[in-house]
Amino acid sequence: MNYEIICTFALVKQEDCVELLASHGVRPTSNRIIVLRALALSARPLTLAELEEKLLSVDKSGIFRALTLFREHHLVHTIEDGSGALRYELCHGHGGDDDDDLHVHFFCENCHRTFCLDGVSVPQVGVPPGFVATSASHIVKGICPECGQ
Amino acid sequence: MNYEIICTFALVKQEDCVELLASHGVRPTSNRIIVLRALALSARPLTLAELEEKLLSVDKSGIFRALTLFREHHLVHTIEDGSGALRYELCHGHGGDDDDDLHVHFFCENCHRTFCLDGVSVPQVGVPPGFVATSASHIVKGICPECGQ
DNA sequence: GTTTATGCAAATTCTTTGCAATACT
DNA sequence: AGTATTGCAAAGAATTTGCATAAAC
Repeated sequence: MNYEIICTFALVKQEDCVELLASHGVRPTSNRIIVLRALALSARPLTLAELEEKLLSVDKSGIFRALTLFREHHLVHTIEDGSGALRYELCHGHGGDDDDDLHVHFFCENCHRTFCLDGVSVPQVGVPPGFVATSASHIVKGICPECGQ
Repeated sequence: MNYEIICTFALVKQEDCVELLASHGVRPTSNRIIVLRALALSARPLTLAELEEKLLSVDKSGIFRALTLFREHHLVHTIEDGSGALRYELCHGHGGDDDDDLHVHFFCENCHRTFCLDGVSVPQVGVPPGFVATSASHIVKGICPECGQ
């Protein structure tokens, strides 16, 4: 089994970001490229506040509007890990335009960081008749390797 | 498979609530009994705001403090369904004092209600070496039977 | 020149706390 | 009396919006 932990994206180059934005129907403005790159370069999903701290040149509202737009265009999805703030993460886009990514997240109850476990895929569960499932999220909580020594 | 949808608790009677509180080391005050009963009588997990609306006689802060206490004593757990507000639900207490309940929640993207799917249990997923999992939550999103017609 | 995007400030929403008053033992 | 609980008011934290300016097409 592939136990890769870090979500790495090869979107270091600006032109790749531009392309990704355009291909999702988002006009690639300077702020949007900056926000997208920050997400792409991060190993972990980020909160709005964390992005704000990283991107001093872009206003909070601008970051927020970029993220909202990205979400609408299925470029980014959100995770709620219990920290109180929403976390944003690039969709790994398994081809389709599904809302949520199909991997599991791990929230460390000690250091309060959220990891994405790329190697672990979200198990499918059956829902009762009448319910129609479009996406699912699975969050495991516990202690991360660093905090466990 | 048991496809029961509604989480029903037979805690209609005040004395049962008193007993449950006491057995969890929580002094059964009037407010706490009221809050506990409201949760017990609800088919779905409730937000603080929803409880506030139901329980006009108890102040928001009182409800909040009761819920926090319940949570500390593993009487109640919380769910984040993407609605923006935390939802509180009675632990079904499978004997142990585990933090999270072991069933799946369903969030309807149309009516924004959260159901608990008692019949569906949270699948176990393996985590990479070094991670220690203590609990897990699984939320399915989509359309509920009522909204799907 | 019209539409789109941005920054600033502020409104909203949800959660949490300080403190005085009340109830319990 | 002394501790625990509650209500009221307000502080914090995070998200979201209005509006005037600036940029893009």
